Amino acid sequence: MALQTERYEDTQLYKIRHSAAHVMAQAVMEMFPDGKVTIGPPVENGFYYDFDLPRNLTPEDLELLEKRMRQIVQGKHQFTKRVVSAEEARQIFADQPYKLELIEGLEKGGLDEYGNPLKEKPDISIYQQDTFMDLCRGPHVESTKEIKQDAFKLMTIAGAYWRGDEKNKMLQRIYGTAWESKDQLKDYLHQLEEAKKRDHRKLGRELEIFIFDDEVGPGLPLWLPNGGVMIEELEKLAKEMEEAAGYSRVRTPNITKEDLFIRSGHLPYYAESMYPPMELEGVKYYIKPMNCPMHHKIFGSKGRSYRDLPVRLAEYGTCYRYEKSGELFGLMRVRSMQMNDAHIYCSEEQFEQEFMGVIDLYHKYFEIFGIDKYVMRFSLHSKQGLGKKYVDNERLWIKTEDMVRRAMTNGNIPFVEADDEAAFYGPKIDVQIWSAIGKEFSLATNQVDFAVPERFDLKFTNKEGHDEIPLCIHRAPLSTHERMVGFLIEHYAGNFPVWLSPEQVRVISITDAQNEYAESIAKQLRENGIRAHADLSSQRMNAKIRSAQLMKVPYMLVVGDNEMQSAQVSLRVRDGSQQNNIPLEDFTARAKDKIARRASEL
RNA sequence: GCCGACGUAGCUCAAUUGGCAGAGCACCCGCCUUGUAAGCGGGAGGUUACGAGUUCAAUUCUCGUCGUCGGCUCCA
Repeated sequence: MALQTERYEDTQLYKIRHSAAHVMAQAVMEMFPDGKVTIGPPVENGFYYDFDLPRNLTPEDLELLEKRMRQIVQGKHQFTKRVVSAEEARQIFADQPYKLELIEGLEKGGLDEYGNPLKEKPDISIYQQDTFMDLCRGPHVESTKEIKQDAFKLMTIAGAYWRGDEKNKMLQRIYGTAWESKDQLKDYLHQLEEAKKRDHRKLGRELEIFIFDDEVGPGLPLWLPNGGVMIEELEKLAKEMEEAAGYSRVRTPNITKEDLFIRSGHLPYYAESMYPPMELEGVKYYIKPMNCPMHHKIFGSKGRSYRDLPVRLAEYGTCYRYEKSGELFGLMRVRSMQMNDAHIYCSEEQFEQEFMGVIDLYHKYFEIFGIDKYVMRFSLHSKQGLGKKYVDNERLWIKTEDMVRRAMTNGNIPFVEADDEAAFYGPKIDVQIWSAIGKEFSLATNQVDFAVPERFDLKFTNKEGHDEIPLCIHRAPLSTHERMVGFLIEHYAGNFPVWLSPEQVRVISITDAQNEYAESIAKQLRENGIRAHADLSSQRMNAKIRSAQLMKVPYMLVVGDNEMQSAQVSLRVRDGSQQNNIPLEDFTARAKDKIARRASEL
């Protein structure tokens, strides 16, 4: 059965949200007759509208605006469309400078309301409901009555730059959400509440995985023992997989002389994101924001033959990037990070196989973690960025982009193309994921570098005995520890599979009389490589179970007189299921099996 | 970095118009010895983020700094 999925732009919901934005603009303009309107499109889950207003909006304003919007929609006003000439549009919006700018863009036939180029010159249309008229291409609902007065809500006030450019004036943006019915709105608000519960910043503290400390500094996480365990497990996994895939492990220092980043070409592109240099005896040293240049040095440290290729150098490298303060976000965007980094040096003929080998590695990891909600984004250069954001060699850009596109197509891997998102040295495939609260991040990355090897004078001797410059693939399938753990906390909502759980077993004695027995069980488990400890506190058993449940420990072993007499244990699994009076060896075998297989089931 | 909101005990939150800072959980000490998500009692814990200012008096009002959150911009 082939269900045709309707484009969002064609749905009733889209029209409702777009129309709700206009109704909101009407309410805002009634409150601020001198205010300036800009644009107000539907977005995922709702809509926004940007205004330039004489004063800042307050939460109280939002309430008033929402109330007024309910009155307006109940007025059952028709939305009427009219196509006008540019001249007429200019007269209508004579006191609306942002609209005049938009009209000019439309008239010149270049730009849509977001400043993006349009293929053909559009009609200039205006929509009106009640007293409010807006420059708009639509579409809208027929009447405001289609916007149910109990199915929308104004959510938040935010700042946003005019046309998304930080050099422009900052406007005030109001976000709202709108649905077809009250129940849909209720469901959505409920979903938001649920999402907050799995926010890694909240769970990270509750499960004692990481903290931030004001005196240490923003974006510099301190990993608590539980986080330390998770990191160790991830590194173990990476090392196993990379060893099997033919990688060699290297280690490189955290600081280097400025010269290295001048040679790599990073400084002109990257200086703003780097911690400032330290200068000693007239030499500048930088903390490394990436490992690549050092791996290049290792590749270049001896003569290489085509027989040695591909050379795959891996390192969980610690890097520091000075992200701007407003960009920090829990573990997902930090200033210190440990990257699942590796660089693959290969010939052009080997490229496709190596590139797809990395994609294959992604898939293996995703299977282990059960990750299925992601998009592979193929990031391309842009012509206008050549020589600025991107290495100025259009021929090689197009060539390597074709190589990647061909590899992905041959491998049957679905992807979306994104212009103007590449690294400065080449195109890349990023794996895009979403945090619990809906922010988008690149988790893993797989990048082609056709530029930097040459700058480092990297070469190998080919079959004909001539020097050839290798291609370099930069890849980080497990992202950074920071982003990966942040993601996994949300992905599992803290309910980690056994192998990844900081504490795998908690042994719970029912009374003090079993404390010694409980401790001996925990010890035996630890001797079997299972992370276990006994809760010998004076709490009641129920309370001990509760605290183990709250810490999301996968296995609880309850031991009372019964179990002690028969030398057995009673198992309570995190999901609430129980198996009473089983031999310890049976449980140990089960746990060891799940851990060894990195099983997702408990 | 920009716009806005916020910052009270380890955590989650209180504190009427400026008038001696409070609770639950966690922690410590007792008692209880218990069968699958919180037993009872007691104790300790705060220069109200930091620094100035206004005031007889500031958690409360003003300014600055730092940090967090929601966005924008930017990104692994």
